[in-house]
Amino acid sequence: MVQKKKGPPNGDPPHKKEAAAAEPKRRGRPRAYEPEVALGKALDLFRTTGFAATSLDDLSAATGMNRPSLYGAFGDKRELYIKSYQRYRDNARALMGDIFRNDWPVRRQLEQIFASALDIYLSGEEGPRGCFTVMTAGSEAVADPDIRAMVQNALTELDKAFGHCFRRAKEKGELAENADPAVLAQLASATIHSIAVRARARVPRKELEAIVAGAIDVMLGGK
Amino acid sequence: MVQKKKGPPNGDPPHKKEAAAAEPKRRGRPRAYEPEVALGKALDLFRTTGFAATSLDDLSAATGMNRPSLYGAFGDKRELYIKSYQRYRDNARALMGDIFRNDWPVRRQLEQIFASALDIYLSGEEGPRGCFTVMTAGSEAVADPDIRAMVQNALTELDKAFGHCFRRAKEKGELAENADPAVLAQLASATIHSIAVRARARVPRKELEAIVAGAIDVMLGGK
DNA sequence: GGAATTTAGTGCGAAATGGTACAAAAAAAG
DNA sequence: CTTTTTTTGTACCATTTCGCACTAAATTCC
Repeated sequence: MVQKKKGPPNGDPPHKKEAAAAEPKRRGRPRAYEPEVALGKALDLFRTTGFAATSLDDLSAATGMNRPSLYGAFGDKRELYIKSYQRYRDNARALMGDIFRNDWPVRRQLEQIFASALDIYLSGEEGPRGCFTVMTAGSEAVADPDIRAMVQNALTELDKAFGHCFRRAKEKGELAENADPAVLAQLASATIHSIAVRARARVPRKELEAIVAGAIDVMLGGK
Repeated sequence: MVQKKKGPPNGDPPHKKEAAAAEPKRRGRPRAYEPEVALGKALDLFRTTGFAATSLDDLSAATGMNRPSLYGAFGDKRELYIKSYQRYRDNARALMGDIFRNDWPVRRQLEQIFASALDIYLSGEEGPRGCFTVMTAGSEAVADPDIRAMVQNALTELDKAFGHCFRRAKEKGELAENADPAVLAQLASATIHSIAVRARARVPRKELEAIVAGAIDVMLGGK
């Protein structure tokens, strides 16, 4: 009896604005939380304490949802972790895409990418949290094939993005003749990994920026 | 009454071989485990599952010691973790020291260092375990100041070792005139961090070796 | 052989953890 | 106002976890 449900002759034609927050009037008791916000809080918590050391009580406190609601909205702890990680990656991808899309010289692009990375890695009220992929997801990757696949994906995506960037730079003559874009991309990725690790150990931003600057110089061959 | 103990006129004069396993005959029931071996097993386990996800029961099973013995020998879980990490670092330091002490050309030294690192990171029965510093200790570093200090120490030690290596290479004329040993050292460290992360995600050794080869070429300026 | 000493091993207990059942609450629909 | 639907919030359960008390065992010293 749920098949046709009823054709509402009044408002809300199926294609209005769609994605907006225009909810078509849900039926029961309204939610006391916003799923997007709650997921963000969960992500923040997982980023600082990792999977195993984060309890459902912690998550409940951080999101403001009680455990049954958490479960209903996101599934069990592992599912919530995976959704958090997906969200993190979506954010990162969007940020990087915005930068790489611009038609700037390589140096400028690299500077922006690394600066954004530092912003992400160094944020956090109780100390910097590093990179989700490198720190907590990497830890789970050994035991959990699904998470491992996501981590692998994150790694290759980063390599590819940098690779594309360097290839374009070479075409524009911004790199030396003998420069290999793929190798440079892996070096750039390695620099990202390195500052992620160091950020987590509370290496001050100034030092990380110096590392980035040095790496860029080497990669661009002093140009 | 334990002061003079008795001068045993027979074997075991106080200074024989000292540090060797020549135990001076302990008093009570003999231990059923060898502390060194047990610590090694604990280290292996911590490396694969991290701190929070490793229970005392797991450690007990891995070491063959029951929980009270574990506690008596190494203290609580956190102490055992720290001792394991110390052991890991001692091993790594010894290994690197052996390589850097040789008077080889830079390229050879770097190749050896990276090969050893891969050996460490890729070992493990249930899949590669990456680097203790980068993965599990890095995770704990946010919350625990003592562990954080150890991680910081590990990071700077690696930078320094590479720095020394490159400085000597430059003196020997193996590097370009404008090469900055400190920057190259940080790149070498970054490469270490990167292959540690990738190893944990089960990137095959061949790929990791390719990354290493490319990084070395860039660092040595094609020499 | 008996006392002293050190370790092994069983087992307990308090707390935390992940997950869920169930009733109360809040909204729309009839 | 009643029914239906969806969410909240309390309370609970089974399991795991860490740490330790206590007894039994094994060895040396006298």
